[in-house]
Amino acid sequence: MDLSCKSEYALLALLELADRHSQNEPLQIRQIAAIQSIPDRYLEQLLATLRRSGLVRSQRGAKGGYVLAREPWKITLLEVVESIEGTDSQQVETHRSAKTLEGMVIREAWQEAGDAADAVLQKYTLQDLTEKRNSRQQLDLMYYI
Amino acid sequence: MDLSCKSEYALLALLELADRHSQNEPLQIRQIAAIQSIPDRYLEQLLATLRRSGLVRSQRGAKGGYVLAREPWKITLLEVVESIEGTDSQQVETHRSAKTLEGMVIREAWQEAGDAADAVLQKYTLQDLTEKRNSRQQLDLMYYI
DNA sequence: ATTATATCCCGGTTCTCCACTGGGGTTTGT
DNA sequence: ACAAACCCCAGTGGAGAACCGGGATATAAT
Repeated sequence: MDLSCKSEYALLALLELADRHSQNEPLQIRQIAAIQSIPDRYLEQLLATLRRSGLVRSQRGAKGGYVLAREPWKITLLEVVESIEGTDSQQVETHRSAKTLEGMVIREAWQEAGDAADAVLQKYTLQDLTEKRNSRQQLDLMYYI
Repeated sequence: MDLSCKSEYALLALLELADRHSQNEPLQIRQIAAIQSIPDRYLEQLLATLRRSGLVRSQRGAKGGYVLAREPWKITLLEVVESIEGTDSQQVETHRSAKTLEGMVIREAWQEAGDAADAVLQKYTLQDLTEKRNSRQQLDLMYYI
């Protein structure tokens, strides 16, 4: 299971949006990029993809930016990665051995493995990650004292 | 979960070796490549990798070829894919956000997803695949009659 | 209205990896 | 000796990832 740079950037940005979701004033690309040290022109493309997938909404013009389109607990990690990584709905015939019996049993095993991974990514939401981060930050403070 | 061409080729070759594992005369690259329609010079590299991982043994010279190093039910799909795909020993700092709290929780989720996928690939052996293929071939014959 | 501020859209660039090819060299059975 | 196989190293073409840049467009504030 590979975590690509794209997906990580997108998730970091979405976590930032999730943090500020209660006050609903938009957050700009530049700010997110600065906070998370992401190249801003690259992040722009990722946010555009997320917008087309309906995960974020954008406000153009001055004082514009991005906000989550849904509540942080209603956005799963699977949705994010499928939006970003492009869930090529047609994976027909990328391999030539799709029709042989051997190819089919192999592909079925991989399908099952992929489904198992997807199940994990589907059970976690943006909210879950922010909560986990917050509780860990709390722990760091305790050790600091 | 992505099934690369490399892993698929390697598995097809290993399934072929598993088929002929009872009679223990080696099978040549050319034969495997011809049966499964794999570019032979490419398959050569993959088999070399599998040999270095200890999954197959090779016999050089005339009448040489490859045989499974272990019984087909003692080789899991996970071993194969880890051998082929390169168990990249250094994944240290491929991402710069490895030390931030957000980066850590994200990476942990991905770790869990990867583990889930690995568990599936580990429970299947070469034997399992050949048996599944054989039973399905049996089924095809029944429908043919 | 004008301007500053943001997103939007299109393209190019560099880099790495995958799939594949080629040229030899080495081992082994006949 | 000789042919049949594996062995090793090196290169190529295409695709995608990770960027960067130049404008066009929409919007809030003046």
